[in-house]
Amino acid sequence: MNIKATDSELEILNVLWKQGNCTVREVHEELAKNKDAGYTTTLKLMQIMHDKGLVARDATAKTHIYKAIATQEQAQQTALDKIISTVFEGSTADMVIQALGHHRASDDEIDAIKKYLQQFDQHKK
Amino acid sequence: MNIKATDSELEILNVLWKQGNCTVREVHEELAKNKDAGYTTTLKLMQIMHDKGLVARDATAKTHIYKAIATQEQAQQTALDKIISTVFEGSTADMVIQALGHHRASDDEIDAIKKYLQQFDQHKK
DNA sequence: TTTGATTTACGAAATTCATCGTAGATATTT
DNA sequence: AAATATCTACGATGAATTTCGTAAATCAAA
Repeated sequence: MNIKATDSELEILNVLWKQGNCTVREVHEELAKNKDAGYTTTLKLMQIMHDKGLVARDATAKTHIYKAIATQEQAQQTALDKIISTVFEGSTADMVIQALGHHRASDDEIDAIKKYLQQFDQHKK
Repeated sequence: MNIKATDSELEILNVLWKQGNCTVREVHEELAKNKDAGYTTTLKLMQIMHDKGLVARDATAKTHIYKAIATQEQAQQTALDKIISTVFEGSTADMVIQALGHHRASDDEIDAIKKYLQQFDQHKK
């Protein structure tokens, strides 16, 4: 039950994660803010996503209501798994260090990460 | 001068990064360990990569010698940029925490990351 | 030098993805 | 009820990707 969404499908999933249940039109309006595509394009993509099992829909009413099946966290995990294995030779640590080195995180973010790392200390012997 | 390699192209780049200069046959032999594809498939991919500017080649001899143009680090950066913006809403910190939470890093790796983070302290005021 | 092996170049087929037009069904408005 | 708007379904197209077969060139071996 893996998540293999294309880039366009991910854009749609992002809307669904943020807004919860949505009609095609709602998703389309949201996408239209940053993108220029026809309504039927969005519709078709969402129908394909339904076929693939990426979204669920309530089709009782004329206007169908869609929602994402996978959580954003699951998709994040899938994306991380992929790049760690394809460009980081399987090393999470390399990836993290590379990320912190080039995407300058704010002090607050760095503190958050440090705090997060401290929790591992307690499991050390 | 961005790196937009497909998954298959990335497999080839990985061989070139690891082994340096390579003939098509060398790359193909390496790929054949984990994959099952014809020699001409690898050749065609590498020719396309040359057209795209992903690899350089020395064609003076009959057997051409290929090398990656972008470094592995650049490709890592590109991959990170992409998933941070598409599935992590632009937050590097979220990505790092997600990665550390699910891909259990070893104690050594965690220490390496902590040490890496300490360097930021010195720039704090 | 003839044969056989290796390599490149080229083209074609199969697949996936993104895009959109049109038709038909359903709802809304006048 | 008739006209208008909205929505789904479906098919078609073009681009990109992956795959491989075949032909031609080059090299090595007999």
